[in-house]
Amino acid sequence: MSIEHSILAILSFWPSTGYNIKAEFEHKAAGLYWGMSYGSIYPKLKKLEEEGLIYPIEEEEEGRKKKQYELTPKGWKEFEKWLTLPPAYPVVKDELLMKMSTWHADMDDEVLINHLLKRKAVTEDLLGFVKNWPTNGTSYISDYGMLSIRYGELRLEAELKWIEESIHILEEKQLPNGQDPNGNTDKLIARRRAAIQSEEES
Amino acid sequence: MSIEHSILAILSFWPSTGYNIKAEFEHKAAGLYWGMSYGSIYPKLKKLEEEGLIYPIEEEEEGRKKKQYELTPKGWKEFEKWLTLPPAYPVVKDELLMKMSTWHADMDDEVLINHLLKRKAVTEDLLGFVKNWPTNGTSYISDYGMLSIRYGELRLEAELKWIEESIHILEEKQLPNGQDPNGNTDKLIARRRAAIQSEEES
DNA sequence: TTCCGCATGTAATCTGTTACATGATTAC
DNA sequence: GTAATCATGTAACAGATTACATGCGGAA
Repeated sequence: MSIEHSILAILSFWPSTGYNIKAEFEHKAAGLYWGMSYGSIYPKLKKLEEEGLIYPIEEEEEGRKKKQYELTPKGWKEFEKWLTLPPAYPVVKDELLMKMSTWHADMDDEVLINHLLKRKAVTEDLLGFVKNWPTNGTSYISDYGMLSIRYGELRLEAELKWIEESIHILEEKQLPNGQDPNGNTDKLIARRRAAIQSEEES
Repeated sequence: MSIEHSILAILSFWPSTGYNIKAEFEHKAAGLYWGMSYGSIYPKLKKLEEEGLIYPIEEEEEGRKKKQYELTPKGWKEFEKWLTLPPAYPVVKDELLMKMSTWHADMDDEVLINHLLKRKAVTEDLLGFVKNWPTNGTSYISDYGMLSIRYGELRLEAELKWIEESIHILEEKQLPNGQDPNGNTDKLIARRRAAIQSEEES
């Protein structure tokens, strides 16, 4: 339901083509908290036009054929209605955290450290982008957009801090003590070893 | 591809039923960075059994019929292979950030503040959970799991800080200045008003 | 006796991506 | 001249959710 509205939101900035909308999520600030592919965009543009929320602006052929879309009055209304609707709490799907939570003593910590280093590289890139973007002199950020950018900054800094902290802990082999009233960690290792052994015997 | 592996990961802790796996994501720490529904879980359990990665433990009928699954040697291997594979950088879809970025001067700031207050309430709940969980005396967290929990703590604290900062800025009407070399903010408001007016005239 | 939590499962549906097809224009 | 970027679009598929159907056991 929200892809449509995100498209309307992008079009509220300025009339855009499908290609352009994709670029907005690929190379620009919007990509920090949303994304979509061509396979979604073009069919949705068609649908939004059919519903009378957007209309194509016929270009006076500057060479390339392209179809820019603009919001209709109905489109503006729908966009703003969406803005006032309470947003859903973001759904997180974080494979690294999932893996880390189920890591165990028979695994090699070096591998986990490597996962963290990869994550660190991307996070640093994004943080650089977020810090540079608002003052690069060319891109558009509204006053409200600055608050979103600030969110990215705080979140990425927190993440970076955690990554560095975690790598240090793993390297020094000074993991904090968990909570294990039923001795599950030991049971896990025992179950695993029993399984591996039963296989080797067969 | 990852739902299967998340199920294997949960089963690595201890043998579980489908209902149990769901509960793990619903009421426990794993829910902070992953989630899934029954409609995914049961068919996947069937599939994993067919592939020989898990097997059912027949319960000595303690009244209720239930089917607990345990990892096979092959299942342990697959799980650990997955652990060593570099995790994808998490995809973020944050409706609040999307809305905030495209908020504009003709909207009511109070509505945006309300969105932030709702977000704050949930974030505070989660933070309370994250802080309480590792010392509640009953739940299981491995030493590695503590690192994940720490991530949640840092991330949620950063988010809370940002929410409070943003509410304050909006209440005092002291938004920072964005970057707008082409006067897009004015153009946006003009396009919008023209659209609304053209409709009223018709 | 009624409701809630435990427990399993499927069918219909939705939502979105990947991969492909096609072609023009621009920069090197 | 050739690689990259601009540009539109579709078909097949993947992935997951919602809603439903079913039923037991324990608590109030």
